[in-house]
Amino acid sequence: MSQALKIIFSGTPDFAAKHLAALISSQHQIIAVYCPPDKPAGRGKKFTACATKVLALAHDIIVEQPVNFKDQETQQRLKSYNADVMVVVAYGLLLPEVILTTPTLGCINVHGSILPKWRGAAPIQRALEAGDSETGVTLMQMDKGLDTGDMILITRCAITATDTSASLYEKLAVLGPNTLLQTLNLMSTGNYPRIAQDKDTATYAAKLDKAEAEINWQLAADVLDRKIRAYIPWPVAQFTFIDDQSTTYRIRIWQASLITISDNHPRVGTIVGVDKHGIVVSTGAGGIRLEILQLPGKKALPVSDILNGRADWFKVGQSINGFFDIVTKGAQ
RNA sequence: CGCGGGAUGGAGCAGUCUGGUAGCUCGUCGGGCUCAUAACCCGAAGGUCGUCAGUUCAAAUCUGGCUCCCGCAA
Repeated sequence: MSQALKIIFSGTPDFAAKHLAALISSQHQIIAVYCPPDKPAGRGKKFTACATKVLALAHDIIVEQPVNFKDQETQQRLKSYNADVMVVVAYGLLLPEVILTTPTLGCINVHGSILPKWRGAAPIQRALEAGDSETGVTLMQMDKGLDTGDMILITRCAITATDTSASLYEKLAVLGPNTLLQTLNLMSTGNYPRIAQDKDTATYAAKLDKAEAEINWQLAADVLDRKIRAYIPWPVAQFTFIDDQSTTYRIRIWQASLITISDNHPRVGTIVGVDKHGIVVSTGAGGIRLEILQLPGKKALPVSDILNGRADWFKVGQSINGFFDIVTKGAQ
């Protein structure tokens, strides 16, 4: 059996908390948890503790919430814990080089991709959006670059045709902690692999932007399908609909699927089929069936429910963008 | 007190501005048509209009408080 390590854990959201939970129930010792300062969050702007902090407090673990690691006092305090290793999972704060070398074994990071592919902020989403057949978690020794450190362990995970970023997060939230524990066990023996990343094959996963969520029906259906799945649970693919009163609605797409349609539709973004299963829209190549949609102020609903109240909005031959588009068409 | 949207029979909506006890689509139940049907036709049940209080002869509708939900922002 491997030795118990003294660990400092740092992370923020639920994904990080899953890893912390795994460490807590392991033989290792968590001596402190670092997470960002509480911020006003949610409706009403109440100060809210992050998932990691909540879990740490529930287990009577010391919580540190420095604004950053720039001042010496913070650095000194971290050093005073005399940790063997610092585990970083979705922390959200940059660590100065001096911190990276403070623990005896340095800092290790759990990253949601098979490095060196998809370094950066949104690896899971970008892999899905790009049509990768697999994703995974890479455990790496952190260095001063962005996700450029030497790799210790990689666990792979297939991406299915129905995966969303949310479902992949769930899968990786299981693989990640397992791989983390394996890595720590290896590290505790003092002998563990450190594989340099191949710089030439590295790609970057840019942070998701809200503007990306707007659907462009000119794109091919399979591309749209991947975007839709990649943008769940955020920012969620959406399109603008204008009703007969010229009121505009942002409609979000929570579920869609590819569907074969005949090729003679002159205009992309035209509704070519409507039934209880969904609304079929023509795209730049192929058709896509919208199955679960969300109107502003409402919950996400199956199309069958939406049609009960808005059947006139979605009829075969109309534009998915609403009546405004029909008017334009007629004027041309 | 961060900003905005919402709450109406089991589901999704209309009605609220211009107060006068509620309508549509779907579902459910019964009947009919059909070789048959998730299709069609006929009929029925089902709502103290989120909650509390106020204004009024009269409140789903106007006023104020509260609860919960959705989005923005973080």
